[in-house]
Amino acid sequence: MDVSPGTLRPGGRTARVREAVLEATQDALGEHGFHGLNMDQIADRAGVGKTTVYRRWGGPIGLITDLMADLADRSVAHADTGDLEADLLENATSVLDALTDPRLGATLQAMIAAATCDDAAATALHAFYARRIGEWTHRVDLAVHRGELPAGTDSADVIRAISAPLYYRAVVSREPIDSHAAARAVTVALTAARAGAFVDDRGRSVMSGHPDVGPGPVPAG
Amino acid sequence: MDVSPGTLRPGGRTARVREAVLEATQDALGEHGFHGLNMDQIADRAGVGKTTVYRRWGGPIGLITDLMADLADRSVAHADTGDLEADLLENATSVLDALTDPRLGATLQAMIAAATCDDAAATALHAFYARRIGEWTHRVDLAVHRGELPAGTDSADVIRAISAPLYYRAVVSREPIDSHAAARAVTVALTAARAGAFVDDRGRSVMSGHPDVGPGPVPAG
DNA sequence: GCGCTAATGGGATTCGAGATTCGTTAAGCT
DNA sequence: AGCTTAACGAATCTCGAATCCCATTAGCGC
Repeated sequence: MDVSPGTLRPGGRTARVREAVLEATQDALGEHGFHGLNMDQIADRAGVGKTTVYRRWGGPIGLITDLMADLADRSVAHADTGDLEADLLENATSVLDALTDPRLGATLQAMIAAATCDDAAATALHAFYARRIGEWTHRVDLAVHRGELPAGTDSADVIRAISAPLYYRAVVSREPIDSHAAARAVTVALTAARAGAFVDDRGRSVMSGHPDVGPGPVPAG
Repeated sequence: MDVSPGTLRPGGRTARVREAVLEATQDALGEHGFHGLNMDQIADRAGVGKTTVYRRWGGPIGLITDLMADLADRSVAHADTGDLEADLLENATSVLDALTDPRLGATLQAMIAAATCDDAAATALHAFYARRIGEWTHRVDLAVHRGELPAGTDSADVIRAISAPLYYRAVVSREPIDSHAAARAVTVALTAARAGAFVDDRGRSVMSGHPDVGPGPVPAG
């Protein structure tokens, strides 16, 4: 998976080859899924020698890992609208769109599957989502500054709370996801955030119905 | 994956072989992960002929699929304590324990990975989690009847909301999970549930700050 | 434009997962 | 206990993915 081969000649052809191969990989993932990935076929589709694909990426997992890095680099920062609910809904919708898009959805699923098999892939996946989450926390932080959410709100966890139920349905429980599920995720996260459930006042439970809850963390683990 | 081969002679040896192979599969998953699954090695470890494993399960995915069915069958119903918060915390802790256990965690990861490659595995995974979710909804329903949660609360979605952030961190964003993450999940879900965020009063948004939100579902999709 | 060499490309080769064959064992039934 | 045959197991075969070899192409510095 030596993506910048000798660190000496990464321009021109090398870059074109990488682009063509990663493009072909996404196409193949959309059509046959992770398990159906065929290196030979990807090489053909990309108009590239099979040897080159094996040499540079080593195998399907290397391809997906590099694809993750590529997608992470393509990240774009969104301008905030000043309306937290609209921002979160936009986030939920973008996650929903990504997961339901045949090509991108299959790519995300493959990335997740690859991460369960390979440490480098897991690291790349972590970096990918760290970046994605980071793109949205700013809007939540602004809402905190505007006073819409309690001070100390863990903005990254609010964003995770939007994605989590959608990913849970898409990759874990394998239930259908739609705009209703996305709206529910926003409602839950926003309601909890307003109530201070994402504030990390360590030692004091936020659970309103049980103010006497002890200072210790959760039992067991 | 013909688990009950001829439906004629599933007793004695056949059952022992299945048990030994599934046991060996879980061991192998804990040690080498999904990608490192080696049918030959599993057969050796189970003290069974390689041919038998191929004939009955067809391949790694078939093994994992059968393993899911087996684990689903081993499900146990928990008695409710009458304390919703304690129930949810118990749920979160059991999920946390499962995901952090080397052997069981690897098995769950493998199940998720297999589902991204194969339709039968995806169906089995869906059935597995449908059952797991169903084991816990009863406690939430009781809380609704006790009046602790609003009538109409979607109990299955409350349970999903507990698991989702933990699975999200474990398999998607690849962030560490601990008892604090579990406690946070419970707090968020419980807070949102009490505020009625899991009530499906279609056409009226629950979002407290925006009572004028229109009746339509979420835009786009 | 020219030379150097990183990088690619086609094809032969290796290697192992998965399928096949056929003899052996033991479950189920009387 | 004895019979029938479902199910298992050892050895073997096959085919395609992964690797290797060497010729060819084209970045990059001058």
